[in-house]
Amino acid sequence: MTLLRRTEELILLAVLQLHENAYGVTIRRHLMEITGEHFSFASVYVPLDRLAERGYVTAIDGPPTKERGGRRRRFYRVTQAGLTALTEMERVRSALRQGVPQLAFGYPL
Amino acid sequence: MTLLRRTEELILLAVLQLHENAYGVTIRRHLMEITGEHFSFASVYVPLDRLAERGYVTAIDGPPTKERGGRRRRFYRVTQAGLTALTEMERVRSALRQGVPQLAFGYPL
DNA sequence: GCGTATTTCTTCTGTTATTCAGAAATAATA
DNA sequence: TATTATTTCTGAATAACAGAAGAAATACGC
Repeated sequence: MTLLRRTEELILLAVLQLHENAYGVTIRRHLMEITGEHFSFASVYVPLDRLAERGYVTAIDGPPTKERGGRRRRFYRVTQAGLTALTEMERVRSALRQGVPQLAFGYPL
Repeated sequence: MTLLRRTEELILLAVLQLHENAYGVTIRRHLMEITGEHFSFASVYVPLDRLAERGYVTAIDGPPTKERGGRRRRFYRVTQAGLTALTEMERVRSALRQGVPQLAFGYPL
């Protein structure tokens, strides 16, 4: 069970936050809005596939949308294993912050 | 100012925590102990160089050690820019955690 | 109603950057 | 000259990047 990479972690968090509305396009847009950085399509879809392969997310193809354009959306949900992986990352960072005054105050939770 | 990658972030945290004793070998060992995963030499030294180039750490070559063997150690310190980069990563993760009940409790700080 | 335009979303192609594994080189003391 | 601690190097695998192309649905003109 290898540590999550940065992109994988951010994608998991985005999927959780987007709740019922987490699919490739919204995940990518959400990450760009929150980070202020550009994400290519591949930088989202490739890690998503990897997360699905590893069982950190499940993917279900939704029905066609009512709106104009509309290829089917593939919706994602974070699994228990995905949550565990997120927690493990926090555990590691938390351990590395112990006893470091520079990170004690004014450091957002 | 691009987001830190996972390894870069962990290295910055390790350098802070190791305080006066942060050089390649100790940083690598510390990361292995805390994460429980293997880190190759290159996986520590290469990102360290990159962090130095970007001004997130400064490097100073120490004096020869008193012990038997001993090539000089190159000691690292985190700069203000490095701290800012760490804070930015926390800001992003914090923003992505807002309103996500799965991450509200039982989630280590 | 049929064909075509339009829209949304995902997949693919090629390139670059990062990480990995560990051997080799370097620089010090014994 | 042997030994030890540290860093550097080499070659390979993995991940990320940029954006064009493709696929799948609805809407529009006639």
